[in-house]
Amino acid sequence: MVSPLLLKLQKHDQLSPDEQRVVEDLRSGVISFRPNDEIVREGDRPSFSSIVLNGWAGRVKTLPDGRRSILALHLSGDFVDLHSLLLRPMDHSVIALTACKIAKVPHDQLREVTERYPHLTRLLWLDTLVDAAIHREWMVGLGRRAAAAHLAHLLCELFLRCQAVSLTRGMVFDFPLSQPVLADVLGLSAVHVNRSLQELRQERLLTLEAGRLEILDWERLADRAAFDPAYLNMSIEPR
Amino acid sequence: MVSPLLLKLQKHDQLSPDEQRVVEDLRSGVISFRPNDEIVREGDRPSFSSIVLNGWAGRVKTLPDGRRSILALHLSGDFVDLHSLLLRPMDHSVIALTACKIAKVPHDQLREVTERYPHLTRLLWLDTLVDAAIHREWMVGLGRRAAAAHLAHLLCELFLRCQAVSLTRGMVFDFPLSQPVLADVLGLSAVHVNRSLQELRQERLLTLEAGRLEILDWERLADRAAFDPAYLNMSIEPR
DNA sequence: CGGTGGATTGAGTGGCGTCAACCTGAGTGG
DNA sequence: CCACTCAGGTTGACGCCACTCAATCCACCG
Repeated sequence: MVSPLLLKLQKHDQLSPDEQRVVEDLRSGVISFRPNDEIVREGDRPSFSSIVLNGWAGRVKTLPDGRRSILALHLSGDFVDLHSLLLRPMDHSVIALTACKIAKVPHDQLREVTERYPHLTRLLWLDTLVDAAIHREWMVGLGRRAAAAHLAHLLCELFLRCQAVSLTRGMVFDFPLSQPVLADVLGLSAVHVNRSLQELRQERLLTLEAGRLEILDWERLADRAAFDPAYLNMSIEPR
Repeated sequence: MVSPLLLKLQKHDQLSPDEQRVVEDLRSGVISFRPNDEIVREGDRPSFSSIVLNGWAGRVKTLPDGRRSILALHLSGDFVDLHSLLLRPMDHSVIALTACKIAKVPHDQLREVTERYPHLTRLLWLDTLVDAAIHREWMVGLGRRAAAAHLAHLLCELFLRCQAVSLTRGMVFDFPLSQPVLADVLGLSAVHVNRSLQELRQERLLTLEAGRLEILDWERLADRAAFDPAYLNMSIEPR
């Protein structure tokens, strides 16, 4: 089995055989989590970073009154907290949104990479930069998009990200997020997520049932969302 | 004169004399911009990154219908587009919000740093990670905070960031952002920004007139915003 | 078989948007 | 020195998008 991290890094630039070996050797302990388990706690100073092997994880901040925001969604091959290598303490928690397997990479090893492999270091850096680019797109959604357009945009993004790691079959993919979870991603109430979903269904843009999402008309869905995939940086070029 | 970038990096970790020299040598061309000038355009692939020497700059995304979001605010010592070193093309524009001076650092030089100075590289990486942490806090504001609390939170953050670069006098600092600009930061209408400001004034938390902001009661303002400065990572420790 | 979480729907409410008017100060040209 | 313009700040009236509170239904599970 090939390391999911290796696959991920190779989506942005070519790696030398030497670099590939280094990345392969990074793998260490694997841990399983059940839905809603906490993977990393806000305020912690972890000594390793976590990569999702399968399932979905999310980064979460909770306000004193209990309301919460989900700040990022992560699936196969995603580092959920690579930033904890340099940014301390954790400014948010990470939770399992479905059952998921996580690989832990010790910070010692990552630090060693930054000391000896500049190109790999840049690719790891890039991974956190793509996270930030996604954050920015989400901010636009939260601040300036109407509910249904915001939802449509999120679904476009998640489709492409799933496709990049072969989690789609045609225009269909497994979509395990409940409406309350989507609400915390979109900054909406669960009720309004439901109504926005209905809107997209009635416009015959997609179907969603039993955790299975099918996009019926990619063109019109992307148009509805004013979706431009450039921010995902899905191209291979020298970095 | 000391490089603003050097001052900035030294806020997170100590630099060796050798590293300090390298950072000092990074300085290159300085350019002046007037308010609303475009510093970097979305879609560009700049060959240098820009540091604010004085004034305020903002990162901006505009939707097809003309509505816009301001995704980040930057002042003295901030890199506005360090990510463009690895992330291409630019996923947003950068504009001058006030008159400002910008120093341009060629990507060639930055890349050279990543090849030869691992510790400096980590500090540059950290700079982009703090940006991302601020993005996350803003997402919480956009998604889950009421307008006045969101505004209060932003003002708390900007006060601390100004304080860190000696732009405050006691609890007072120059605040050049117009209400329409604040609206695009907060995801509100300009009218509602006005009303939220009045609210904070009436609660005797602050005064704002003639571009001069005074915080009257830091405790209560921070409480109103549920503000916790941890996300700004303002501590010196090994990175 | 009761309990629990999620999806759905309706009714009523409210925070925030839109539109519009008016005022002020700064800049500009005559 | 003054008319004019323009951007920003402020206020009021009104409307709507999204929230809250509920109730119902369903699938799943101990």
